[in-house]
Amino acid sequence: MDERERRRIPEATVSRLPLYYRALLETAERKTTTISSERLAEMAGVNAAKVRKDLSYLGSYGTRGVGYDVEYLLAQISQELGLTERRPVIIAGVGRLGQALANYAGFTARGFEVVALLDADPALVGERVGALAVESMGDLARIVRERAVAIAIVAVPAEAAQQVADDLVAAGVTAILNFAPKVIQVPDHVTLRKVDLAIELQILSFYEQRSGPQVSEVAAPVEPIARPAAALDFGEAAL
Amino acid sequence: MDERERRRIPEATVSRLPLYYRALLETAERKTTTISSERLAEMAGVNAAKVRKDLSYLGSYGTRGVGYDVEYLLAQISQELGLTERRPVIIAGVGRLGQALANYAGFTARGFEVVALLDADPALVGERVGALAVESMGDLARIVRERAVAIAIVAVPAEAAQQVADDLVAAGVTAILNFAPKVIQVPDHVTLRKVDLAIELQILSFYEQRSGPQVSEVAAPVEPIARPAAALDFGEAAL
DNA sequence: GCATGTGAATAGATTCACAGCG
DNA sequence: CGCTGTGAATCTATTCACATGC
Repeated sequence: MDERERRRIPEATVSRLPLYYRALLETAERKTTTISSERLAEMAGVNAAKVRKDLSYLGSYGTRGVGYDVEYLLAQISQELGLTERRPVIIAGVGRLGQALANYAGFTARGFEVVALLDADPALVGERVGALAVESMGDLARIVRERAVAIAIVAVPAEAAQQVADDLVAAGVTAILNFAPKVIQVPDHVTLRKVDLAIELQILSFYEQRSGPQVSEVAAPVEPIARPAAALDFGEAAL
Repeated sequence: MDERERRRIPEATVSRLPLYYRALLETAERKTTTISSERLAEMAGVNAAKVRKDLSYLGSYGTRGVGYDVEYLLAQISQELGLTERRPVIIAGVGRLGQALANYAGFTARGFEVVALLDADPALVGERVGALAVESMGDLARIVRERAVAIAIVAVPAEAAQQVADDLVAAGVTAILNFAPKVIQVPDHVTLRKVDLAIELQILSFYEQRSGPQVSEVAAPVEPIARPAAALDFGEAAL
């Protein structure tokens, strides 16, 4: 395979690379030098064919009859994920979620470094959260520039999310991870991903309900009940 | 379409229903009674054809030339998602993330109610977090039974995740949302979803890196650098 | 012999484009 | 006439199954 023409990794594969990465880190810790697609699949919670296909997109660095070299594969994947050096990240919004994220050990362990916490609330500015002091949103542009930040986490209330995203983009951020329960728009050159905690629960709820209450009180065949008082409330308040 | 044979909603559709739900709640608040697929698509951040196809799986309750009745659609979707009544949820692991989740207003606003916080650490048991006191893991089975819990959130460290999941399943939980950065195994009758915060950042990092550093210091064509000291560390510690 | 790598087959999701109906 | 509903076309992802090469 041509060294320069192994680009264009399918989205589904990209979203699994971090899983392999994590599994490989674990494996490396145990001083195991080689791993089969089967074992890797088991650790990552997928199937072996998928692992092989996925890894083949990176350029196929396995050895037939043997498996993959753990260290080498780790290096390849870090390379792809842009984790060969520590990446500075800022967090906008220092509510409860923002604080939890600020202290989340997993980011650091995976090569990300939270280099600033920002909040619009003047009362919060100056407060310490972990090792960092909260800074003002007004200093955003300077901070992004000086600390070479490309990635930002948005953990502000839904109402503020779009404005904050606009500000981040204007400041030069090119990737946003949005935790606010709100769809936000960004220009094409900016990468956006979202995590909505309530949505995850709702999806779970769907499948849970399907599998039928285990205790089986299978009430009357679920009719489209006469419009349950639908809206619960919308104020999103505390992130 | 047959009232009984409109089952089997595609996974991709299920994962978008909560998006529509949110958009519809917003719309309902504005006292708007009707909405087009186009408008709904815009609010949910998808395209109109997708909205129509998705909604058609629920049984097609729109009116041609007009659009969808907001209240009615809301009722249909809550129905599907099992949100017609408040669903009790427990959180296992009261570290920083657990606490943030415990206080997350979005859950309540979407029909979930956190009815217990559990931790294995005796020092934490009895501590108040928001409106709840932390309870002991030892009381898990009783709590699940008495409070009719089907859904649990796992926010414990990676090392403890599998054990906690096993305990939850044994206690009768049938749906788990896992925040621990670890693949966990559950029996078939249990629904599992995962949210891995570091993984989301890694995926973002991949695409960010792709789009090329905006400031373009396009260094030497990225060679598979001589194996960067791959493993950073694995201890996952503080969730 | 054994586990990778990959074409070919299948399944699933998205998009198109227009018929159908209020 | 406008907007839904949906087959058909397309694109993407997964899985199969086996030739390939260490």
